[in-house]
Amino acid sequence: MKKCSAKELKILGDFWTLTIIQELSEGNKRFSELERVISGISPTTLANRLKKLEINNLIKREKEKIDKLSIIYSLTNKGHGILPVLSQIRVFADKYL
Amino acid sequence: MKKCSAKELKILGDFWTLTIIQELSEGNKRFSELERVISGISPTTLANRLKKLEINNLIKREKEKIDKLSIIYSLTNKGHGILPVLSQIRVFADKYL
DNA sequence: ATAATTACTACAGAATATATAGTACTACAG
DNA sequence: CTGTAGTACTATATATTCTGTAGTAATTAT
Repeated sequence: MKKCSAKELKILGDFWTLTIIQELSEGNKRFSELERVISGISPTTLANRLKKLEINNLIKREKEKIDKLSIIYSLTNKGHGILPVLSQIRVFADKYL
Repeated sequence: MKKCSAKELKILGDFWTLTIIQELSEGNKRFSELERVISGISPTTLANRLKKLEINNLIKREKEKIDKLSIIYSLTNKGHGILPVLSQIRVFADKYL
């Protein structure tokens, strides 16, 4: 098997990051929704992770036009590309955990 | 898609862990070999990760009988189960990075 | 006997993560 | 308007984790 580089592995090397991607795969969400749905995450951590995900172009951050306050987060194409990785983790988990 | 639990995601939520598994998938190795082959890892970190991997039953730690000093690390069946996850990361990386 | 190698561990400082509290803004009720 | 509640965060201090460096104890090689 061809090896994954450090840079490649580092994208996934974070628990919250995977959790956020997983949640957004079920539908776009606002900051507060993510806060509610991801139990145990602090606003600081959530904000930091969202920032990194945006920088890496895995998620998109957009203001809703109707409501001046709401900002919705959604997966980019690249972000969707992570989903097969998550389903392989599932396969692993079902078999061994 | 069925979601991965926190416990499941945490197994992979670490860069060095994935790197070690990747190296061991190419053949069993000793501590010093891993140290050489994984550039940038400190002995402290390597020892800690190996310990965690052993506790989680992803790798096996065995004394070689011929040589009283050498200890070889190898993947368990469960450890091999991670490899499809790594190849999905590769697929992602090839496409988007 | 001496040097090198093995598999680590101890310790301290650096980097990172997190909780708590708070800010600035909007929305809506009375 | 005035007050209460909700939004999307940020500031700060602390807690936790990571990492580098040095060193140990036990082989093995010369």
